[in-house]
Order: sequence, then structure tokens, then C-alpha cells
Amino acid sequence: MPSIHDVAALAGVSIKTVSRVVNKAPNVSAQLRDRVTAAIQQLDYRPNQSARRLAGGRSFMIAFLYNNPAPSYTGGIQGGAASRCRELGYHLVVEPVPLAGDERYALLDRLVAALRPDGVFLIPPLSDDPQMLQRLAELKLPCARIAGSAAVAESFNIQTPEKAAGRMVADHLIGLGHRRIGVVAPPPSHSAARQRVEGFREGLAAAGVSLDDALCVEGAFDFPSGIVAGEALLRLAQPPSAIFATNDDMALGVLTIAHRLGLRVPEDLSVVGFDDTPASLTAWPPLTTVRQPLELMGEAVIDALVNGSADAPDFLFELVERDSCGPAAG
Amino acid sequence: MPSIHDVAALAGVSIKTVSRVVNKAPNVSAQLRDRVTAAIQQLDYRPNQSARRLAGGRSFMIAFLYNNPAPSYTGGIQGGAASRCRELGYHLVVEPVPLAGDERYALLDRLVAALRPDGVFLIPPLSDDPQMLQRLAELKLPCARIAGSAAVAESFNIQTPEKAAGRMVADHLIGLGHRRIGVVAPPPSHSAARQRVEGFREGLAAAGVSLDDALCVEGAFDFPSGIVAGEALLRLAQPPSAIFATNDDMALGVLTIAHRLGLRVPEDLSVVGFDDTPASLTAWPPLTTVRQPLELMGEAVIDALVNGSADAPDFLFELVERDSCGPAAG
DNA sequence: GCAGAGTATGACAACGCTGTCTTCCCTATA
DNA sequence: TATAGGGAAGACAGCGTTGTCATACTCTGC
Repeated sequence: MPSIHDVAALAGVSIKTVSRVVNKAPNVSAQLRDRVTAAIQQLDYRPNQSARRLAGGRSFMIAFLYNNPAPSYTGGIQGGAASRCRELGYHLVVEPVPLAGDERYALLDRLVAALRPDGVFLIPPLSDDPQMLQRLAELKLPCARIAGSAAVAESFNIQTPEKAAGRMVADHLIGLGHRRIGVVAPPPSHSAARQRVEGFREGLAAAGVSLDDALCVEGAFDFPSGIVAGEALLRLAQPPSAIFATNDDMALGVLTIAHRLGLRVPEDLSVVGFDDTPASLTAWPPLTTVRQPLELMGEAVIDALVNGSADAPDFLFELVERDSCGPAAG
Repeated sequence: MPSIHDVAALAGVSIKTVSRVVNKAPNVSAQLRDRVTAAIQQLDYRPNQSARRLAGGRSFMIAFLYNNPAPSYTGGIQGGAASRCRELGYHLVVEPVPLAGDERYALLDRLVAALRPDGVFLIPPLSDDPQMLQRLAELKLPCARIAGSAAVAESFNIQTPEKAAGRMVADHLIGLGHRRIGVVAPPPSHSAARQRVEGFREGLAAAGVSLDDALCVEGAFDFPSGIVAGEALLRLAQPPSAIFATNDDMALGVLTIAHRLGLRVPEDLSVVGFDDTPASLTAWPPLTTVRQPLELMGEAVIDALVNGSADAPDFLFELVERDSCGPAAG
């Protein structure tokens, strides 16, 4: 493995000049820059991260903290983040965070002390954990998170159009003629997802329909709770003709209970999910749902962390129309 | 952030002694060891990884390379690996590997040059990539992989009971009275998964049933190919009464085509998958499948890498009986 | 009572890089 | 022509650890 000294010797310059070239620092003549670049090429030199970290301040590591049980969500974001890291010369260190109490902080302290990552990346629902955020602020760690709610100084918060997405779902169902629509809402801990319900409510209101509280049931963001919530909704004296579940797992639960109750989807009941998980495609019938550009979101967070600015693009949440929605009966 | 010097000063010893205590090196008196330990506690000292890496040889980093499109599989293993890493004071750096050709090696080279990980962790189908393995061997990087086939010196290969699992599925279906059974086989690139078919064939043979080649269709390990393969099987003049798909995505495809063809599952057709992905639970009907202890497998690989020995436990693959299998019709 | 063989401890030089400070030289201005 | 100003390049000292070697002290066994 060649070191900076080898490059310097080959190019006939000091190691400092090589360092300047590598770091794109100013005040290097074009001539020397070329010689150094050639030497780097020839030796296939790559700077050693550990040495860089030790001497400079940066570690070129970003910690990815997650406790989201949905592997496709986590995986999508992680994939985008990891490839962006690669492009920028960074690396992504993953840390599953136990949901339990104080263990989290000890974990964070250990991580920081050992690795000194240049930034920390939080995804929901961790991105809403106020104590975690505060601990991070105390450690003066740049932190970027997706769809966080609590505003915290010194952290980038990549906003997602949750509300607009909820609105989009409402418009779709209204367009199909549905008027009595049920909602399976997220638990309070998922504050970003709760905005989906807000947007949905707005969409209904725009069509002159108000969201009946009796038709709004809270779920736990998982499959079993979708079954329970769906059953509560469908056993109502006046059941809804469509149900919007705020994530796919719960929507799949609604689908299951509909099957069990002998309802036909979409003839008797329309169902919309959220997330476009793999399971939504393979379900029967395939689920109409909302796709988030997970990879892009992961990339945007890394950009924010590395560039130190949160000029995230506007993400496009997309309604994926499949076979679980149809026109309202009658 | 306290350094080793602070600890040494507080304990009244040399930094080297602190280093010895931290690294559990021999030849330190109990008395000094206690004093140093106390000082470490008091200052909340954690060794700096970058400095360790630079001075010693180890980086306490393990690279996790994956190109598996199934997020629940990747995520499960990654989760197990990451928490074991944490217990052992290591960190897991993730690298999604593009499937494309030579880009992979450049990626590997960059990774190694920058990070010098102490080990590399490969999961299928990457664990079967002979060129990747060879490159790794050239770089003298300890490497551990799950369910690899090609034997490569200097790499740990954590074996999984694929064959026994295939046998288990056969026994189950035979026990239900099925005799004409179709198989959706994996592509040649997934050699570990192909053993599932071997075991399955053995199981049938043990019951005096031979696996008809016409009933064995190759899929691409994804949902669409499951639909195609399932259709080929079900449109046969004498269709099978049960189908074993070698992963869940394909099994879900079989389920879908069965629905489309108006077949009832499990009354008209029994279906078995493999992997116990989240989608298999939320499918309609819930899919009988085989669960792998993904987290344990991830942990075992980290253990092998860190301890330098591959005394992996025997993993228990488990048949998860749900509602997609029933007795053979009449 | 003394060589020989540990055992415990520390001094010091790496490891590969970046930050700071210094030196040199070239140009613009009075 | 003298002088300041600034760009280009390098010397050198860390960064926080571990490895190597030196040193002092403690046992053995004869």
C-alpha cells in the first residue's frame, strides 16, 4: 500500500504538496498538480482514513442509526445513503438502536468516542426522539434526520411531503366516488406519518366530506394492528366503502380481515396503503399505495451532512395504482 | 474527550501500561490494573479507533458487502451482525455492491485502501462470486460468508442446512398426501439455494416419489418469475397438487397466478415458500414457508471473523406452517 | 550467593496524514 | 530602485495509539 511519502518521492515534491492536491487545497501550481496527480494514478494511492482522521478532524464516517422494524424502508434509505457516501468518499456505519431506554445513550456515547463520526443519520421513528436529539446536540454532532418533527437547532431535518401525500390519497378515493372512508392512523410516536392523516382530512374537506372520528382508528404500524383496526371499521353498522391505512403493513391487515369477512376487494372495499413495501406488490389483490423515493431521501441526507446545508430537493411521493381500489359501489 | 495520556497521568503510570490494560495484555500487576481501570472509569475513557488502527494493525471495522435485493433477508443478517459487532467493540460498515462487472473490484480496492477493515462479510449471492473471493484472497483480507459453495482457502464459510430444509419441506408435503409436486427452482447463480432442491428431491425419493423434470421450472428468485413459473406448472395437462417455490417472492407469484386462475389455496393447490419474509405472513392466504435464523447467522459470521475460527453453531431452519398448505385432494 | 530466567514497567519511535509556520520568489506600486 | 504583498512550496510538529526495546526487579535452582 503506497503512502503519501511514496507519492511525494515519485513526483519529486513534499508530502504537504501531495496533501494539498489530494484535498483540492489552493496554492498549488498547475504543473505540480499534474505531476502529483500522475504519481497518484501510477501508484494507485488512496489516503488512509485513519491517519486522516487522526491528523485532521474528520473521520469520513457517518453513523446510520435505526430502529425501524420495516426492512424495506430502512434498506431503501440505507442503500441510497451508502452509495452517496461512496461517491463522496465517506463510509456508512450502521447501528441498530434498541428501543429500550437508557441503553441508547450509552450506545451513542460509545459510538462517538470510538468512531467520532462526522455525522449521524436518523430515520423515523428515531428522528422524533427528543432525548436522542438532545444528546446528539450536547455531543456537538452534526445530525440529519428524515421527517423529524421536533425542531432542534444544529440538526438538518429533511422534510418529506407527508401532508401532500395524504391529500393525494384523499383525492384519489374521492375521485373514485367514495364518501364514507375509514382511516387507520399511526401511533402518536410516528409524528411524521400523522401528517398523512392531516393531508387526508384536508383532501376530504375540499370535497365537502368531513372525516368522521368514528371512522378514524389508531393502529400500531404493524400487520396485526391493521387486522384489528380493519375489523373495527368493517363491523360498524355503516362500514366505510374505502379504507386508507397509513402504512402498508396495516393496509395488508385490512386486506386480510376483508378476505376473512368475505368482502371482495375492490368491489366491496377499496384499500390504500403507504410505503410501497415489497409485500404490497405481492399481496392479493396488489395494493394501491404511496411510493416514497427512499434512495433519493437517503442521498439527500448524506448531502446535507457532508455539505453542511439542507437544501434538499422536493421529493416526489407517488401514488402507485394497483388493484385494491375501485369505484364506490352504488 | 480524554486520551490515554490523561488516564496514565491520573493513574500515575505510563501510557503503555494503560494500553496493556485496555488490550488485556499480560504482565500487568493486579494493583496497577485496578488503578488504571478505576482511572478509565472515572474519566470515561474510550480508545480512539483511528489511532489504534494507525498504530496497530486492526481497524475494528468489518465490511458488510451485499447485493441481495431482498431487504428482509439482508436486514435480518445485518441486524444480527451489527449487534454482535457492538458487543465485541467492532463496527459494521455497509457497502451495497453493484451487480455489474468490474466496478465491484474497484469498489473493493477503494474500500480496503481507505478503511482496511479487519474482515469482510459476504452474503448470498455475493458469497458465491468466485472472482470476488479471489480478489479478497489476494488482498489477504479475512473473509466470512454465508452459504457459499466454492471452497476458497482463507475464508470462513458458514454453512446452512439448505439440504435438510428442502428435505423438511418434502416430508411436510408428502405427509399431507401430495404426490405430484412442482418445484420452482433458483437460478444457477444461487448455488446454496439449489441445495434446497436437492434435499427436496431426496425427501420425495424417500417416499418413493421421483421428481418429474417436467415439474421442475427455474425461476429468477423474484415475484414476476414466480408468476411465470407457476403458470407454466398450473397449465400443465396434469398440474401438480402442490408447489414448492425455493423462495418467498416466487411462492407469492405462484399464489398470485393461482388466484388469477381461480384456484383455491390450499384446497386446490398447496404452496410452500422459503425465507419467511414479511410478505409471506401478510399474503392471502398466509404462506407456509421456511424460516432461517438470520440474526444468529449474522452473529456467527462476526464471531468467525473476530475469533478467526469457524465453529459455527448448527442453525435450525424451521418450517412455519401457515394456511397455504392443505391435504391433497381426493 | 549468584547466574539465568522470567515478570513488570516504561521510554521512545513509528503509523500516515494535516495544521501551522517559515521560506522563497515573483509582481505591483511608489 | 526599494518595498510591501501575496502566491507557491516545504519543514516540522503533532494527532492517540501500539510495537519494540531497554530496564529494573523477583524468583528459581544449585
